[in-house]
Order: sequence, then structure tokens, then C-alpha cells
Amino acid sequence: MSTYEKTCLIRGDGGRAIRGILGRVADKWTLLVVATLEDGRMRFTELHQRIPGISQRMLTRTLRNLERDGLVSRDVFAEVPPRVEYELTDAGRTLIDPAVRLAEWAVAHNPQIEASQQAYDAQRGTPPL
Amino acid sequence: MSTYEKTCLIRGDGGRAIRGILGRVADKWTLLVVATLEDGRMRFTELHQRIPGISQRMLTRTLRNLERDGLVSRDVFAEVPPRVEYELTDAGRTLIDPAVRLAEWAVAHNPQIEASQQAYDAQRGTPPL
DNA sequence: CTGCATCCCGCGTGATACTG
DNA sequence: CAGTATCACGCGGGATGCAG
Repeated sequence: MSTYEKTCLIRGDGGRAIRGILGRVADKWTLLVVATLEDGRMRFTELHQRIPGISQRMLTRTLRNLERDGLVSRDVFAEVPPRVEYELTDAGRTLIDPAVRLAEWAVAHNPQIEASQQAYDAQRGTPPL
Repeated sequence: MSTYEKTCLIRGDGGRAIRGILGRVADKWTLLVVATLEDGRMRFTELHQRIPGISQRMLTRTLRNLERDGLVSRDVFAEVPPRVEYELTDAGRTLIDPAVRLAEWAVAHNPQIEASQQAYDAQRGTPPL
């Protein structure tokens, strides 16, 4: 497949599909939750502790969306105190690889990008926009 | 590299690097602009026409950010009427491959995900949250 | 043609407090 | 323990109009 044909995947229907997925998968927390769940089945509090900076609310919302998308399974145990365990589904696990590619690109190019930003901001005043 | 080691790329510093890149690259329009520019050097109006639904304002902002990140070069011609041409830099071109991986994942899993969402919404009332 | 300025609205997000 | 409810704030992003 040529590079041109590949980018058609992105442009596709005018980008609706790709934006839909990115809007879901690239929201502030989803990728972190998925990556953390790669360590295996885990309950709410442990996820909360493992992901620094996420609020209870955002963790709940992110998990709900992932469950709705069929990427994470949610098991509730009828105990007291309550226990809920989360786990990646097979579909969820397939997300890891493409996400890692992007992460590799990110860490590889981060220094270069930040350098470029500083150079840009140095010429014009600091305000980028 | 193991899958576990890979996800450490995402989790990394608590996700700051990854969220930074995603916040930049996965905003509503950036990927579409990059993919469109893969066809070669292009001026503002042509980009605007090729990307359905983008507003003039958002195209300008997206291009400025990409320029600031060093992913797109901007050439201004001192003519009248003015002409400005945009082109991917080498760094910008390296983004295409990882982006395409994610796009492939998106189109491959979109039907499955939407089905899962409908099933989820069918059980509980339509409100996902 | 290119793109900046202004106005304005809605949503995503954090903080905090309360419930089963 | 695992959420839900409420509030308040800021930013993304569309529409419109003006400028070089």
C-alpha cells in the first residue's frame, strides 16, 4: 500500500471516522487507562492510584466510555464493601499496539518539537496564537 | 520489547509526554491537515477546499501550531495577490506512519465499537453518562 | 488571497461534598 | 469502596467582519 493510499485512511470520509476514534481514544485519559490495564485485571482504587493526577470523576467517566465501546469489561461483585474489577477485552488489547507506535513517535520527537516551539516563540513574542 | 515495556512508553512520566503530543496531534484537525499535505506543497485555499468542514479560523490556527512544532513549513511569496504555500517538513512526514496505524485500527474496529455502544445504550437508557 | 479580531456558546474538566 | 451530584471555570471552536 502506498503512502498516498494510506493517508486516504485518515482522510477517508472527510475525517469523521478518524476524528471519532481520536475523540474517544485520545481524550485526556483513555490511553493511560488502557495502558495501565495492560498489567491485568484491576479494581477502581488501584487504577486511581496508578494514574497520577486523574480525578475520581474522570476515571469513572473514562472507564464507562471504554466499557460502552467494548474495550474494557467491568465486573461487579455483590459484596460488602463493594468491589469492582476492570479488565481489557480482546478488542481493547488490540488498541495497545497502534497506541504504542504513536507514543514512540511522541517520545522520539518531543525534544525536537519543543526546541522548534522555543525557537518559534523566540522570534515572535511568546504568544503562539 | 515486551508489551509491558511498550506500555511504559505511554505511561512514562505519568502520561505527560503522551498527553502533550496527543493534545497537539489529535486535536480536531491536525491529523487531517497533515494527511492532506502528504499530497505535496499546497496553498491555503486548496487546503481549505480539500478539508471539508474546517473553518478558516481553525485551518489558520492548525497550520500555525504545526509550523511552530516544526512539522510544516510555510513559504510566503511577496506577490499581489498574496500567496502562501505549506509543505510537510521531514519531521512532519514521519508522523504519517504512526498516524496511519491508528487510522487503520480505527476503521477496522469502528463497526464493532459502534455496535457495542448501541448494545450498551439499549440496556440502560440512551444516556451514556 | 490570506488571515487576524471579536463575539459567543457549549463542553470538558477539576473541586468538593454526599450516598449505597 | 465505588461511585453520583453540583458548581464553577476555561478553552475549543463556529460565525462574522475587517485588513494587508
